[in-house]
Amino acid sequence: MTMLSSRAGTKGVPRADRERQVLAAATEEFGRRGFEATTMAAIATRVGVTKPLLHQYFGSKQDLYLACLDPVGDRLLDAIRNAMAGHGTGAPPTPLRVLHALFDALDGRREAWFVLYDPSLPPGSDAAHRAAHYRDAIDDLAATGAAELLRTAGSGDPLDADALKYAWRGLCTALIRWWINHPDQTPEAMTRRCARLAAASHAILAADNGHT
Amino acid sequence: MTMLSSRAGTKGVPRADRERQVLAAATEEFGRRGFEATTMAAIATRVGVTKPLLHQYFGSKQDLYLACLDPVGDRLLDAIRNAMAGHGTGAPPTPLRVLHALFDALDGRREAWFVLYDPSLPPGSDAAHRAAHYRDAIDDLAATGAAELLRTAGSGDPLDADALKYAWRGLCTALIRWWINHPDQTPEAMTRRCARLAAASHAILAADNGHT
DNA sequence: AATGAACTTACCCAGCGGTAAATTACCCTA
DNA sequence: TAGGGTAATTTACCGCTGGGTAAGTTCATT
Repeated sequence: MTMLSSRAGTKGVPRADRERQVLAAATEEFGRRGFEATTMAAIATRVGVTKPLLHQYFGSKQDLYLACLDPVGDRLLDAIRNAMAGHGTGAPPTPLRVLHALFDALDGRREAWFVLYDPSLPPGSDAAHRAAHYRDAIDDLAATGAAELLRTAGSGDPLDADALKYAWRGLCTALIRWWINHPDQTPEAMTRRCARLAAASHAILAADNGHT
Repeated sequence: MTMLSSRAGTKGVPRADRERQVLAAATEEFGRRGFEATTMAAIATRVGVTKPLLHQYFGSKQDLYLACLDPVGDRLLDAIRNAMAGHGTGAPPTPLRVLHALFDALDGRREAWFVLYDPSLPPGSDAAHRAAHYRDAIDDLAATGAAELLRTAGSGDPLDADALKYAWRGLCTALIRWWINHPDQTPEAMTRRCARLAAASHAILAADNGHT
């Protein structure tokens, strides 16, 4: 007598495909709303599937997050490393090259940036540690850039370098957030825009301040 | 038989005092962890009190958030307005004056900035609208600054101005976050540091990029 | 003693992470 | 061509946490 409308059973989608769908949806959701605010059911709904399937395929919510984190972290790290390595004469300055690399790496998955920089990860968790690991690796690259920049400017204060690192990261984050709100912009258009903004800022910063 | 250890009853703290304590604790907690991750019980515990008291004094969680938001928003808005108004010759450039004003306004309540810029507010809620209202007011000020800056640089693209607004906000946020991690730094020290960083960045940005 | 202000205990309810068990579809073999 | 195994998926549930409330308990004042 249990013949009625049980929509259970396979839908013919092989596991590998489903996993790709889930990973894409989860990455976007985690990036948009953050780990804590993201619910398993929401991800499942996006894919047209129910909660238990996610758990069966990926384990816990944290496991799913980690599965999203690794590709994103590796991709970004690679992009930045390459951008900082290739500095030929006549090429744009390093910060702009890094921005271009970021926009390229994030094209089609712009929210992925915020998977890495998610403040809502449970403190002390595996997820938080792994995310911090990736962030630290990126920060190390930024730190060499910052130190180099400050050395040429004659400031030896290590705190200055640290603050500059933070500021740079904040800049990138803000630009990416703006990009998410303007979906039609290509990575190249973004890079050119950043170059214009840098040039414009250059003008105002030329005015010196009057106190030590 | 209900004689045992009932720690209920007044502790002699008048309502106005308690409300101030709660507001201070809530502002810090909301700023640190964000609206969603903050729990009523946590705030109550910080004050040495229990959950129902907060509800009795402030109503819902959102109401308490709003009670925190208003003073913070007003204070910041005032600070920025004043900083942008007073530009005498020989004074530091506007961005630096704004930063100094922010550091001053946030001294002793540095996390308050993140009460305004909390991404975890329930979308569509009163709280989200009011916070957006304050952010928009601040953004309007930033927009005039950005437009002025870009006009002198010869770029008429309105999207550039919008992006610059975002970038500036991101910079401020990043610097404040760094400041929170370095509690010993005074507002003046922060301002000087920002001036140094600006000067250093100025150096690298002087290098022009090779493509249109 | 009585009134009211300050405060707590004990509870309800919804939402979410997670699991067990059942259900359906597909494919391979005899 | 029936039937059995297995992969894909659901329904129904548990337990905890967190917002919110009702009702009671203590203290101070008049």
